[in-house]
Amino acid sequence: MAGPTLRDVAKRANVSIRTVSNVVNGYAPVSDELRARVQTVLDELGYRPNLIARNLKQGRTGMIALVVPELDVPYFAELAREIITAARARGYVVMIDQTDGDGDRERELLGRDSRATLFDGLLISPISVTAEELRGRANKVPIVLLGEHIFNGSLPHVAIDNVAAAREATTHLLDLGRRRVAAIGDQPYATGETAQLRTTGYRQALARAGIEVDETLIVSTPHFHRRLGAEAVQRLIALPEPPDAVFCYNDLLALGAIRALTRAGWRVPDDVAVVGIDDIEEGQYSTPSLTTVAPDKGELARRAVDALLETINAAEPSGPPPEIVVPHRLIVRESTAGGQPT
Amino acid sequence: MAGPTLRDVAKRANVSIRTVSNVVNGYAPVSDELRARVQTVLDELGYRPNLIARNLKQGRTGMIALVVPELDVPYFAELAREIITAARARGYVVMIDQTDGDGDRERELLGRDSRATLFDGLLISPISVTAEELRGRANKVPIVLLGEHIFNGSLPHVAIDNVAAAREATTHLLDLGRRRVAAIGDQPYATGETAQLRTTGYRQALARAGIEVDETLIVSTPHFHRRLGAEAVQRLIALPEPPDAVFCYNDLLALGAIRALTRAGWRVPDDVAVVGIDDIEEGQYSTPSLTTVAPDKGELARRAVDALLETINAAEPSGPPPEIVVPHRLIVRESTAGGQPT
DNA sequence: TGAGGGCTCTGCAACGATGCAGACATCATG
DNA sequence: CATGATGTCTGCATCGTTGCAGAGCCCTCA
Repeated sequence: MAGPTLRDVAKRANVSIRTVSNVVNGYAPVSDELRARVQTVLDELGYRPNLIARNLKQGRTGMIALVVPELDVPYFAELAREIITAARARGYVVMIDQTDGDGDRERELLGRDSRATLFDGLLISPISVTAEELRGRANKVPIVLLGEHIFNGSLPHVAIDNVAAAREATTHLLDLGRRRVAAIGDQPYATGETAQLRTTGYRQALARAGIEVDETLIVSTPHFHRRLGAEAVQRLIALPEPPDAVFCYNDLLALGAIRALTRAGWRVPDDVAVVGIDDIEEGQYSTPSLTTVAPDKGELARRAVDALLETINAAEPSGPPPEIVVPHRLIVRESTAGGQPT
Repeated sequence: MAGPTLRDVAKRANVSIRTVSNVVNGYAPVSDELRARVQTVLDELGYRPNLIARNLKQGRTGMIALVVPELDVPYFAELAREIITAARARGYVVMIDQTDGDGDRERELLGRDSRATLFDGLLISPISVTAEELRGRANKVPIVLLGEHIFNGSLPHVAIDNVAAAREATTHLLDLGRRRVAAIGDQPYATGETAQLRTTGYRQALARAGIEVDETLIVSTPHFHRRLGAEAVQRLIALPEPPDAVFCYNDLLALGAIRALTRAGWRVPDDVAVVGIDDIEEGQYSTPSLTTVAPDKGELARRAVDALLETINAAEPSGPPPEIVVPHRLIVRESTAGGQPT
């Protein structure tokens, strides 16, 4: 079962364990002759270092954990991909867990019996746990928050400028001449901070255009899945004065909205223009393809991993935790332009 | 930085390290009084067991690795989700890595310097590494193969019956009265075994219907992404006798195909019916929604994890490695039925 | 009374690796 | 030739935990 250890190799090569270790790691000087002899035995036995033992001795594991609500949500899948890539480039591997948006699950991950001690740090995209809980529970494990919640600055945080992103998306719709722009995805309660920021951006855009907000056009959704986008649109088009454009707080809502509009016989973008946020790949291939605000996911991942590794390597916390803002840009596709394929 | 250890707690509570350990684990009998006293100190210091040390002592980590080509491919994201869930139910956490279909990357994961020793086992969905390589390299790490490649039985393997799945999908198209059924996704080379099985099923269906195979209707693609599905369709509809149905070897190809058909002004399913394999969520919301063959992903994940844990826990290999076949079923949606939304 | 048996609790060794200090041999230098 | 500097190699202690064997102690029962 278990592979050969340094001791096995040392015995067979008639050298000390320490010398074998030196050969394996290339640390201390070893004569070429001896090195060759030890290497031969290493190969013969097929030695592989036991990383658990190494980790115990060195106090770090080279593993970080990524905690997302649902891995099969395209945005998180794409983000996870980038994070794994960024982590690997820095010599780390990534353990992934899902919370299903369950606050208890999130807390459990930080609790006494969790495996948090297996990881050098934690990247978490929290849904319902609050910053205070995070800080209180896990003051030992380095944490970086991902793309959700703007907290009170108690923990490092990486995200796009949600207010600006929402404002730009809404402004784009207004620039098309649309005047009844709906918003789908508000979450007017404690843990819906990202959604609220997007609502703020939406209101800003309307205000700048001198348009009064029609509160009936703002639809709340408890989460951001396709079905809720479809349901929200069905309600909106049943209004006496239906919208001529819809700003959805993420691409899944938008794709659900497009689906419902199409089925109801409304043309997108002719009758209703639709824009989302996230730039998931699916939106490039939907019919019509989806205009969206694209966060720079690669940059987001790199900045997040870098921030986490800094926290890990910093002996003492220095200064306030960074609030990192990642660039985004509007990508116009058929759902608002009716133009060329992309 | 580092949290308190058993030793710290023991010193403070004036008991032996072993007793603290017993309290933490509830192993040996400890008097209620002493237990309470130790527990108090545990809470005071906020003790958390160092899982690395525990793992070293116990020789297992409670972690398994999942290796997929691309995590942002919806099928793999959905599968990963199920695997994480299944693993958690059994007390395991999951590290995920991506190979980007790069055989060298796959081999690297199994090579000397990999972190394979950190994991109790490996679930791998191989693209270009062969079974022989897997077996030779990693005879120490328990491995279960996922959903790709039917090897010569050298390693445990979990997948659907690809021949049957393809046959049923094709037969469904024939039952609609279609006679020129194209196939997109063949991979007539060494590592395209899954694709070849699907081609076999396609041919079987045509043969049973007494239809001769038109080889120009079988389009090969090096991988299974949307873009290639779109490109393949563009070639097919340019044929003198274009197809009236397309069987795509996965849903992404199918969605790309639908997109290209729609843009070219062809109606789906009226002009061309389309069917895929995988049942990714996106296919439920596409326009039109996608008929597909759905593998039971939950079952696939559970069987895979169970098989892996069995391999891990079995002292000696017993009998030939299992070939586990997971059920699948055809789900008819608009892309072949033109019927009700789903 | 004293042997035997439970119940608690403890100390030692070990998992497999690395950090550190030093042993030993060799070599250059004055 | 003595000295110190270098270059190789080794042994011990240690990371934090658990397995194992056994030490006390109290109680029971002949």
